[in-house]
Amino acid sequence: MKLSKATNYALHTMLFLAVTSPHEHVGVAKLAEKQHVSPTYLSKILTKLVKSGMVISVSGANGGYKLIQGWEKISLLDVIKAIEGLSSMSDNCLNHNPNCLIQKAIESAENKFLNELNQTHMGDLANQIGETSLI
Amino acid sequence: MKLSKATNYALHTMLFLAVTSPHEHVGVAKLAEKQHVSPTYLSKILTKLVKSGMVISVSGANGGYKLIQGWEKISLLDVIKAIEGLSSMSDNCLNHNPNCLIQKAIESAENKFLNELNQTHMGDLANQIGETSLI
DNA sequence: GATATTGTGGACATATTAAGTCTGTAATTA
DNA sequence: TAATTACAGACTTAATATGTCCACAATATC
Ligand code: SF4
Ligand code: SF4
Repeated sequence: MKLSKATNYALHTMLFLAVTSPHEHVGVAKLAEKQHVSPTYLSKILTKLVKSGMVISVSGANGGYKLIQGWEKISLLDVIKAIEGLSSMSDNCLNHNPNCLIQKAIESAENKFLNELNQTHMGDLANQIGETSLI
Repeated sequence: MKLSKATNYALHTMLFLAVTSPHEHVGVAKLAEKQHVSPTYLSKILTKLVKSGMVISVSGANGGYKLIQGWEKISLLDVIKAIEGLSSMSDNCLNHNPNCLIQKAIESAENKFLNELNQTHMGDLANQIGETSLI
C-alpha cells in the first residue's frame, strides 16, 4: 500500500522540470544527480513519462527532457498512473463478483483518493514552490 | 498500490464470521476451506486479528475463532491496518521534509481514502449481505 | 560525413517483500 | 490422559521492485 520509489522519482522529476526550466531540455544525468539515483534507472522512468505523453525527449548533444506544452494541467494522478499502471487496490480477488460488498467499499474509498489526486495539478504545486525550499 | 492477499483473507474471514456465527467459535480449517487458502497461512493472519483485539480465539476441542462483542463497529480500516500496518503511501521518501508539497498532496488524498474506510463498518456490510450471495 | 552526445530497448542481476510451509509447543476439552 | 485446536518461529518459495549493462538509434556540432 505504498507508492513505489519509481513513482516518487517521477513526481520529483516532473516538479523539478516545472520549477527550473519548463522550456529547456535537461539531461538525465543532471536529473539523476539531484535525486541521488542512477541515470540508467531514472532514464527508464523518464521513458515511461515520454510514452504517456507528458514529457518530450530529444536525443543528441544538448538534448534531454522537457515538459509538454500545457504541463500545468497534468495531475498527480496522471503521473502516478504512468508509472504504476492502473490496477485497483482491490485487485487481489480472483472471484470478480460485480456485487461484491468488499470490493465496492474499497473501490468507493479508492475513488475518493483518485479524485483528489486528479484535481491536484503540477501547476498548483509549481506555484506554491519557490517560496519554500525546493525538493 | 494494491492491498495484499492477506488483507483480503482477513476481510473475508471477518465478514464470514459476522454473517454466519458471530457467537460460536469456528475453527481455522473451516475458514480456510471457504477461501481456498492453507489453514496454516490463514492462522497467521487470524493471529494478527486476535492481537489487534477484534477476534477472540479459544484453544482446544471445539475451540476456534469468533468476533468480539461490538464487532459491528469494527471498520474496514481497522482490519486493513491490523494486517498491513500503518505506513503511509508516501513512505518512499528518505528526506522527511514536513513542508513537502508532494507528500502533503498525497497524504491529503490518502486521508480521504482512509476516512471513508473508517466509516464503513462490518455491521453495515453484514446487514447488506444475506440478500445477496455470500462471499 | 565523422564524431561526440544523448535517449531507447532489452536482457540480465540483485534486493525486498509477500506468500506459503513445516514443526514443535501451549492451551483447552472430553 | 488423549484428542483437538491455536500459537510461534524458522524456513522456503514466489513475485515484484529496483538497479545494471550494453548495443543501438537519433541528433547536434564541427
Ligand atoms: S520534496 Fe518531499 S518527497 Fe521529495 S525529497 Fe523532499 S520531502 Fe521527500
Ligand atoms: S466477496 Fe468480493 S472480494 Fe471476496 S471473493 Fe467474492 S468478489 Fe472477491
